[in-house]
Amino acid sequence: MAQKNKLQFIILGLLNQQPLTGYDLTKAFDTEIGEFWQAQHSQIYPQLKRLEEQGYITHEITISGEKLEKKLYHITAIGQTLLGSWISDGTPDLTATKDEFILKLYFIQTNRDPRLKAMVQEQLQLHTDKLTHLQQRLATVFPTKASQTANYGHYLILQHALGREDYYVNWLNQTLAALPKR
Amino acid sequence: MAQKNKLQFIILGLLNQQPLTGYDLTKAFDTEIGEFWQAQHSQIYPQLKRLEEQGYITHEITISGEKLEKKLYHITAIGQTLLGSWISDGTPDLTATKDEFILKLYFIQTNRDPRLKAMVQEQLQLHTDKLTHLQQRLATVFPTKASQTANYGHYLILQHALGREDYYVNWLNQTLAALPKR
DNA sequence: CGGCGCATGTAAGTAGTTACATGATTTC
DNA sequence: GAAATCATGTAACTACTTACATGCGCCG
Repeated sequence: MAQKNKLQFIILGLLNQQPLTGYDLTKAFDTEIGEFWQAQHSQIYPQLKRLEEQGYITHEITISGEKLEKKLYHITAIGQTLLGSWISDGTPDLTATKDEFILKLYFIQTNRDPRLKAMVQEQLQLHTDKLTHLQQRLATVFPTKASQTANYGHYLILQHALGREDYYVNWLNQTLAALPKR
Repeated sequence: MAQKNKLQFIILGLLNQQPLTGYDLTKAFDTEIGEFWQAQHSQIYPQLKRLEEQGYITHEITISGEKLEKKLYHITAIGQTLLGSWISDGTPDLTATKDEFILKLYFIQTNRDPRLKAMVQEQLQLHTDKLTHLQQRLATVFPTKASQTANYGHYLILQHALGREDYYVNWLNQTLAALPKR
């Protein structure tokens, strides 16, 4: 068995909230879910086909305008069962963070390496931008206490991502400050 | 062009420190570098072949015992150039963290979901264990101030991983504490 | 001399990215 | 009527995982 196919569960999870087209799902990966998972439409459409063959989803065709056909996918009862068991099953495998910057750092031998400062500064800029972006998203998507409990999981992970980014920025600042002056 | 092949740079980086066999490299992914990158020998051997064809590394054959041949790989001058330019080049793409637990959380609707508590507790256990492991590794590999500056990049990333794990554990504890009592 | 670790490879399959391809609808 | 966006698919390729396959060396 190769790596567990997580994309199928994401699709089931999204369809469990409301029926969507392949295009809608693709967009979801650009916005909402894009913070922590990516997929292109070329991966989504074949996956939808497979899920339907296996009976986890069905589709109905709706017509937009004159003749543009849209496939609106729905989750089935056994699809909901599969989704439920994935969520309930343990998650014993911790993710390896494949961070290219961290990888490069590993090969830096001394704190006098002339490349270090610029490298850290670049990452500081990038992660500060991301932090700002996440702060704005949290404020936009969950403006009130009530909205937080309404979609609790989504709130949790956004807030988690924000905290993680905050740590990263702080660490970069500390690392930069600790570099030798000349 | 598909995703940038980072494995080749890791191999070059390791060979830049000392000549190694494919087997040695494989082991490095189980220990040292395994905190933040994984690769199996089935991926490493073909990559070594390609790097040699392209002239970035060479190998010499050494005999162990009676007739067991070992290929000891060395980095070449152009291999060092390639490694250097990879490190110097910008790293503008932030890694998406594909964390399966976080993914599952996204689909939890309310903070009264009966599965939440057990899910968070399982992760708390796993991440606490990893934190402990990282603390031990940092203490083992870098026991003195002097040892930290000797292999600065390695020290930085271990210390970064430790801080990240520490944040994760704290966040899980807070999340657990914030769950409704009944 | 048996078992574990050293040592190197290939094969088959899944996951994921980039590119190719087509056409309809809406908006300006 | 042009451009952006909606909408769906396939093809080709790279990355990565799991399994298959083989043989030597060392230690007890």
